This record gives sequence, structure tokens and C-alpha cells, in this order.
Amino acid sequence: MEIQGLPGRLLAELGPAIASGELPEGTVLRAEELEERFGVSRTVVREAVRILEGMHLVASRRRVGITVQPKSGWDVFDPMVIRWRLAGADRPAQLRSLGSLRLAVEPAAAALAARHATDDERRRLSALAVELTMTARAADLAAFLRHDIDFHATVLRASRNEMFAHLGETVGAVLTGRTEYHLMPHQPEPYAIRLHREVAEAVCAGEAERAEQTMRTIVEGALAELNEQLG
Amino acid sequence: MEIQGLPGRLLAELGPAIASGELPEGTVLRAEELEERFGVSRTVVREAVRILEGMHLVASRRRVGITVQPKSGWDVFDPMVIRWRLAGADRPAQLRSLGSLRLAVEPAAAALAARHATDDERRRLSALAVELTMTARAADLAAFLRHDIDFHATVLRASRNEMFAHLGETVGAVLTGRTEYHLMPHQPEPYAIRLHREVAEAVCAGEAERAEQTMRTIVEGALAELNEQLG
DNA sequence: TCGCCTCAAAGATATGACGTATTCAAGTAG
DNA sequence: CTACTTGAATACGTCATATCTTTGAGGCGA
Repeated sequence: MEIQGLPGRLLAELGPAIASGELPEGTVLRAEELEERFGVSRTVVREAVRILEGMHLVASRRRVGITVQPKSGWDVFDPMVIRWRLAGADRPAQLRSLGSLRLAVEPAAAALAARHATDDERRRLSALAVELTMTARAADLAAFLRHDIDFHATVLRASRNEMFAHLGETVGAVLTGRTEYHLMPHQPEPYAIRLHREVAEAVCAGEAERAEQTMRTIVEGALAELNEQLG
Repeated sequence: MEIQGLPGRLLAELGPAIASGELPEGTVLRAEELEERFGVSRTVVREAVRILEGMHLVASRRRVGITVQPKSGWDVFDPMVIRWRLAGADRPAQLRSLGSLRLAVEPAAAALAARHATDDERRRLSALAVELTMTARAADLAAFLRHDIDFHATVLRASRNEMFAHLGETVGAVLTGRTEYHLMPHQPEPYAIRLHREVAEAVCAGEAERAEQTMRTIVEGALAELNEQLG
């Protein structure tokens, strides 16, 4: 879903290093140094730097070098940046930010989904809710995660709002990160799963208000759990 | 806030052309052709293309060329993409999407702002509310727009959530676009301005619930007005 | 001390050569 | 006639090198 040839190798090294704070704001890198360090040509370095520049992680200036930019300017919505930060030191802050965002967006998306979802999407949501129940009972964490991500992404997509839809990827990153770093109960909570079924039902029935409220409960629960785990 | 040397020239041409749908999905561009068309070297073309690729507007494949990607994959949160789309054919769709997003996010941000804003930010909000009143009375549309953008950006920033804060830029683009394309009443509505003052008051007083509700009313109003204007 | 000037450092751009994956089609076997 | 193989053409990918342009810093003079 994301790599790009040889510059990708640089990105995979530099991105996490910057996003994790290992290379703090103000650090200057020189293009020539990067060429040597990674044994690649100027072309490759420049293109990798261009991409980082596009995310506002660095800025390149003549006679100065490539400077790591302040965190406040970063493209925090870029899925790549999100993953890098989730893997690094400020994972807690990142998870909290994303939690608030989800709390704002997902209920609204659920309401819209109840109004605008296609029949296909409604069916899919119901099916996913069933899958969630089953994989939870079987304690198949990997499959559970997959379906959970799919469920939330489907709701967001069904909202028929392209911007909400794009947050599906973001929410996926959160859920993956949460599982990967063992920030959720090993046994998925039955209550949360019931709520997912209810969202599916509400969307199928076109009950916007109920879909919204139920989704809010889900995300609030996730956020509360997160705060508990992070202190 | 955004250009970049010579590749920027290419971006300024290709970006809008793609975002506006002038170059539909599936269109293939060849690097050599772009070199000639813009009279620049491969280096420059490659870097510009890399940036577009980073936004998922195009994908570059060997033996095929540079292909315009489906809209569904675009980085719809990238401020550059937003501006390009606002300037082009699907401005209505873009404005509607952004409207829904604002409706989800800004009330939540206002509530958080009421809890977490610094004294400085609270003062700033009050001051901006006053400015809004005055510039509206003076019918100084440019200054009004500036302060309006600043107001909303300040609320988002004061939420102490980096992701909300980043949407300040996005909201700014919407407001600018709306004014630029004459999608709002020439004389700002007194009622909307009163609401801004009330948000400022609520945030100053730490009344999260009132801040949230009032902000919701503001954004709902904007969205309603938009729908009216767009049919 | 202040301001201007010069120089050099580092990125920005241009260019030519070569590598490599991919597609398309010709050719061949079944 | 179909299906598979193979080869060549193509367009991007990478490298190496040369030159241009900007800009920061130190020096020089008023």
C-alpha cells in the first residue's frame, strides 16, 4: 500500500527517525551525507527528501541543509506519519489525538451512513458484525482485528463523504497499533461487540440517531479504555 | 506557505489540472513529454511527479507512464489538494464534504477548547469576536474573512489536539473559497456574529457544553446556507 | 560600529549513460 | 485456432558528473 522503490528505503529510515523524535527539531542533514550513509545517488536522496518535505517533516534550504521541522507543522493526517509516530516515542499522544478525532467523526459518519449507505454496505455491516462475534468467541485476535477495521472503514465509507471515508485508513492504523502494542484486552469485550451489532442494525434500519449514539458509545469506550491503560 | 522552486511550477499546472478532473482518471502522462512541455529537466519532472505521487494523484509505472489515479485514493486532507479542488469543477462536492467534516469536528474542538485553552487564547478569541463585529459593520469583507479564519483556527488550536489544530488550515481554505466564489451573503449576518461572540464567552467561562452547542449552530448555519446556494 | 562586498558551501538543475521491469506481439508448439 | 514462450521495444529508475544559483558568514573599509 505504500512503498516506493529505492527512495522508499530512505523514507523507511528517516521517517521513523524524525517522527519518533530521535532526530529532534532543528537537526540538519546534508544531502551528501545521506548519499554516503545509504549508498545511493543524489537522485534518490533528493526524491526521498522531497517526499519528507511534502509531509513538512523537513525543509531543504541552500547553504544550510535539510532541516527537521517543528512537530507543529507536520502533516499529522498522513497515514505514513501516523504509523511512524505510533511506532515511536509519542505513541500515547498520537493515540489520544486519534481517539478524540474518532469521537468527533465516527458518530457523525454513522448517522450519515444510516441515511446514505447502499444495500450492499448495509449487508456487509451486518455480516461483519456477525464475524466479529464469531472471531471474538474463537479468540482469533488477528481475524477480529481485520473485521473490526473493516467494520469501521465500511461505516466511514458508507457515509458517502470522501473525507470521512479517507479516515478509514487512519482508524485502521489506530486499531492495528492498539492491538500490536497490547493496549486492549486480550479477550474482546462482549459488550463492545453487542454495540457493533447494534450499529449495524441501526444503519440497516436507517435509524440515524441510534446509529450515531451507539457509535459514540463504542468510541467513548475505546477512549476510556485507552486512558486507563495509559494512565 | 507552499511553493517549491522549479518543480512548483509543474505542480501548479498539473495539480489543478488533475484535481479539477480536466485530466481524468487513467490519463497517462509521459515524463519526456512533460520535460518538453515545460522546458525543464528530468530531475525537475521526477521530483514534481514524486510529490503528486505522494498525494496519490498519480502513480508512475515502468513501461506505462505516469497515470492519473482514481479520485477515491487522493489525499483529500492535503491543503494543496483541497485548494486545487476548490478552484475546479467539483467545488460543490468539496465544499459539502468539508461542511460535514466541520460539523463533526468544530463543536468537539470548541468543547475541548473551553476546557484546555490558555488564558492567552481565551483573550484572543474575545478580541477576535470584537473584530468580527466591527469589520462586519464596516463591511470590510477582506478583514472580516481574515478574522473569521483566525477565530476558527484559534478554537481548533486551543483544543490542544494536534489533529484538530491542523484542520485550522483546512477550515481556512473553506472560508476563503466560500468568500472568493461569492458563496456567502455580501453583508455578514448579524446573527452568526452574535454566535461567534457567544462561543468566545463560553470558552472564556470554561462552559464546554455551551461552547459546543453554539459552535454547532454556527457550522450548521454555514452548511445550510451552502446547501441553499448550491441548490 | 555599521554596512557593503566577496567568497565559498550546499542545494537546484541539467544532461548523458546505463539498468530494469513490463508490456506487447511475433513465433511456435499443441 | 488456441495457448504458451520468448524476445525486443519502451518508459521509468538510478547513477555520475558538471554547472548554476542562492545565501550565510567573514572580512574590509568608511
